[in-house]
Amino acid sequence: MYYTQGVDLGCDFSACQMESLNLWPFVAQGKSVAQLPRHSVLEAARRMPIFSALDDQAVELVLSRCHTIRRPAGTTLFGSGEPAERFFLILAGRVKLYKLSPRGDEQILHMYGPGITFAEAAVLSGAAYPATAEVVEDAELLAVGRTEIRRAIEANPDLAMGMLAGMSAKLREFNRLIEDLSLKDVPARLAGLLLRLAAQAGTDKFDLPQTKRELAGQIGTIPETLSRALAKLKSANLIAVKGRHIEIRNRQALSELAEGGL
Amino acid sequence: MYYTQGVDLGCDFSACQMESLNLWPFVAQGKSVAQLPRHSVLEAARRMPIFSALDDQAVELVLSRCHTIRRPAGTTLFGSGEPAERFFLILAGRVKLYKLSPRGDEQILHMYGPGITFAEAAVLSGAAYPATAEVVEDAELLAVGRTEIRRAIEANPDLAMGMLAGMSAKLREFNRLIEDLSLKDVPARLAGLLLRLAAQAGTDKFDLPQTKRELAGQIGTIPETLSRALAKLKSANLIAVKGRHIEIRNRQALSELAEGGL
DNA sequence: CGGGGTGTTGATTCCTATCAAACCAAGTGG
DNA sequence: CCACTTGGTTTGATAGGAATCAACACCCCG
Repeated sequence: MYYTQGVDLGCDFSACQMESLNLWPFVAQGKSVAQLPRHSVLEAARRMPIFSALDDQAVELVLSRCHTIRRPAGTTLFGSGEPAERFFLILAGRVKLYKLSPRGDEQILHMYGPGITFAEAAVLSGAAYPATAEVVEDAELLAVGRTEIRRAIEANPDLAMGMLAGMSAKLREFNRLIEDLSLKDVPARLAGLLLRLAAQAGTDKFDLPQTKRELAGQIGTIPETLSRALAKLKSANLIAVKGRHIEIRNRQALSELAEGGL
Repeated sequence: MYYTQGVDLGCDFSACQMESLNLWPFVAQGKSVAQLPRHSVLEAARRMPIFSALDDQAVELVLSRCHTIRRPAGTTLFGSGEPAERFFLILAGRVKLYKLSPRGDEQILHMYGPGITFAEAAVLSGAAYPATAEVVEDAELLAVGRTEIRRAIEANPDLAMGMLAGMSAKLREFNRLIEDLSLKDVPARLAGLLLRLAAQAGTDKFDLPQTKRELAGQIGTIPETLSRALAKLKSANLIAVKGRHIEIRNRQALSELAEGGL
């Protein structure tokens, strides 16, 4: 299995996103986070929507009140029904979330790997953990406490604004993605992506920033299909492609395609 | 056109979600919001993720500092580059967001209708509006100011926690939806939905809460396909269907289907 | 020179949207 | 009480998009 189809969310709210491993090179290298330069943890945290819009200083401020922890397989991080005190970002290892059904059997809800944040909603809303979390592979986690977050925003309301901004931006992005996935075909999604890239680059001639596999992931498809979609746009003379260099030839038509879908 | 395919996001971050009109009965009735009981505006606001996790009292608290405004077609709500002071929830009418390209022509970015919130990210992050917003159909809007939000959370940090919780929950929900859409087929998504409904009901025997069209929307498909998927699950003996009453017969297999996708 | 990763192209299959028709239930109005 | 309508639901036939499988052309690097 090389890769399974699926959207690259570019953020840590996804379950089962094993492929995001490539986004965690230091984990792949087996290094412990503790040995890592501070900025790596910072970068990791930045991948959480809640921190994504904050500047380094602000993230540092919050992180300084948190700690990374290690737990061997078998450890229970928290139990269902306990007051939700802290949420976790998995840096390495795997964690299982489960509930006990009325009949007493274990109902596995999720299996999370590196890059995933879990239990934030429960923590932020001040509720109880709705499930039990157990480490199933020796794990290293960043734990963020409710009181730490609360104190931080109490001391500096702008921090809260920044957090809300980050989540808002992510929400918007997700929203666009959902729309695209549910009502546009691949060429239309590609057209949209190209327009965004062009806007970002500031020119109508630019280079693709990532490998085509990654680009394919961003629009919820696979490299083969992306390749065909590019060929299609090219043959319709909407764009010119040379290697990874793209030139938009007909912005108007490209926009219409991106908007109108099929 | 009766309905176009597309996911019912159940929230107001979606562009082009005309169908959400059915969720705004009072708009369809042509009533002005100003005449409406307070709780309707409240309910409308509650549809914004940022307010979704707050209790009535808290929403009231924030709303009391905001106002609903009416603007005739042609009005410019804000211009690109201006400091982002407030964001808007469209109660009625339509708003166009556009940018002026370097060459001076108008580049339409979005066309928003009732139920849509826009510009929150810019406002919350304290940036400038990235585009210009112009009313194209006489509109009624709920305006939420940056300073109002900020003051509210300054006065009560728990309010910020609640907002973060709401957005967090929405983000998680969206995330699941994206995964589902991109890597599971309709029967698998349906299986997941049924399991969630069962969990919510507390039993394995329950009634479908909405029409099948709405349910179809929730999993990003259309009634016909939903119907076929139900038939498929039924014939595989995973569930029993009678009218809108559902009984889960094989929870185990249903879970596997929901997890494994195809 | 032989891999391994990347990108392209072709054939095939499967899923699902679309179109079309029919059924059922609940009103509605004569 | 019976057409007649209307909306929800189902079923069938069809077509199109895209994933999958497979083969191949590059390119870089050891």
